[in-house]
Amino acid sequence: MAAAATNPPTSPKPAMRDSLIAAAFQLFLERGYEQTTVDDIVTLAGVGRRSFFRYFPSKEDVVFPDHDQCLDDMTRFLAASADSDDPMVRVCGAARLVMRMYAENPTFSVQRYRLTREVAGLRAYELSVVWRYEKTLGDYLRTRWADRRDGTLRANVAAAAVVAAHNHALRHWLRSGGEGEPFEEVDRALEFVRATWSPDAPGAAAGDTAAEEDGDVVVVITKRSTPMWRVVREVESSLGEG
Amino acid sequence: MAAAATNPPTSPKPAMRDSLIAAAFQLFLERGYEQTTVDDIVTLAGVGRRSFFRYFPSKEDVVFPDHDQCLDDMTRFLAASADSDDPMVRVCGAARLVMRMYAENPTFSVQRYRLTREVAGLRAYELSVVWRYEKTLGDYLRTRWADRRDGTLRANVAAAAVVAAHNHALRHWLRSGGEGEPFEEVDRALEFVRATWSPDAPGAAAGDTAAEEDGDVVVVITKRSTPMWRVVREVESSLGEG
DNA sequence: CTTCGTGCGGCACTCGGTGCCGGTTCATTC
DNA sequence: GAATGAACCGGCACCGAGTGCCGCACGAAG
Repeated sequence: MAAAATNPPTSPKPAMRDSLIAAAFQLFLERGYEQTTVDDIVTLAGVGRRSFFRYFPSKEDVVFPDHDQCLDDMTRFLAASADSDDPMVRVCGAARLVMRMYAENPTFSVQRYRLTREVAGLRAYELSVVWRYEKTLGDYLRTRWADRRDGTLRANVAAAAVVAAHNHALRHWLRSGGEGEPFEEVDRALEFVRATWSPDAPGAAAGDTAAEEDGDVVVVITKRSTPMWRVVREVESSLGEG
Repeated sequence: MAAAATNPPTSPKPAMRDSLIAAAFQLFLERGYEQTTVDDIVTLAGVGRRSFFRYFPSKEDVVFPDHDQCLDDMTRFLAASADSDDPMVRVCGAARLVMRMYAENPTFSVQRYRLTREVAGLRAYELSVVWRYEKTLGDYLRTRWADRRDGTLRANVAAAAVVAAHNHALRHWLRSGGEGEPFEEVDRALEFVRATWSPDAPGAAAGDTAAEEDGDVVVVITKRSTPMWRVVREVESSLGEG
């Protein structure tokens, strides 16, 4: 019910890991996080206590099982960046990866959201998770703006702004119970910060976007007012990139 | 050596609390944070183990003894805001309170900075501290921009930007070992984000600022290019506002 | 002198987390 | 087919953070 998004090549046998996650969330939703001990989880999962800490370095980690993978995806996505594209557009696309991960399992994401809202310890742990994303985005912007005046300051502030905008939209979607279009709000929010931090202001087009491949040429048909970076992403995905 | 800034009215007898902080930092600097147990601290301080947790809810809290007070100061500072002043200017002034707290004890701040850089657990705890500041700033901006389009989004993003800019300058100062003028960098960074987020762009004056009181009239003499909010702060302090 | 509130110390206990060891399984190798 | 070795797993024993509870000492008020 609450399995993480793990692809076969990375982990061939995550059976025990998944069963631990399932058992943990079942108990967390029943009695609450703090009222559930690790012994309760391993007993329900039918495994040894020692095995829990083999798969999760701490009790909090079982609540955020998919963020490590997502952070890797983001790192690779940024590493695959070209010098030609707008750094802010790239960073917004990276933030979109996180939203996509949440949107893949709406019920799981909403359950976790309600847990983290109630338990202070989980909220604190979530901050460290978010911080890793922000650091990754900031490192990327820092290298891209290395020659720029106040490059590191701009990078840190812009990364924080992107993360804040993403989380704003994410929480909006989570509060709605995972109904509604996940990317609608996050696109608006990301475009908002992109427009204020991107040096050039492209008056782009959009709304719904459609792309047709033809060799190396990509034809994009879209409505005016679509976020520019969303158009860029459409072109990139059409060219077969991540 | 490492006492927190506690004023007499709030805590008349923080003798044991201060001795615990001193003992803790002495041991932290000698053997490191994780190599020091709470028993070691209370033994050195000559008090009972139970008393430690009376003054500090967790072992991490002894590293950040002054942030509770600073958060209160910030909350009051924002609550004393008038509808007439620019919200972003006010928020930058609030962030400056944090920098001021760090600058009051440079050696202590630098020691703590080196500790938090090495110990992952302290870094995670620091995030929750920073998050409280960001939430406080965000709440203030949210109410000030309640009628504005995308007010909450703007508030969240702007608060994150202010915090990021402040932390950027703060770390810069801490890395320098607490030498140099503390407010020089933070003023530049805060003015940077204020200029991008404040609706109106005041071409203010400054550099060094001097104010003379004369009844209710405040005469400010300053150089061009001084951050506007710094001028505002000067006027406020001249009018006798915390 | 008594009494009551407060602050402190000293248990005893729970629970998260780690190191270590022994057993099982499975694939490799002769 | 049997021996070998690497992984994986379970079961301790142990450490340290954090909590609840009780008893004691001290000082102020009656």
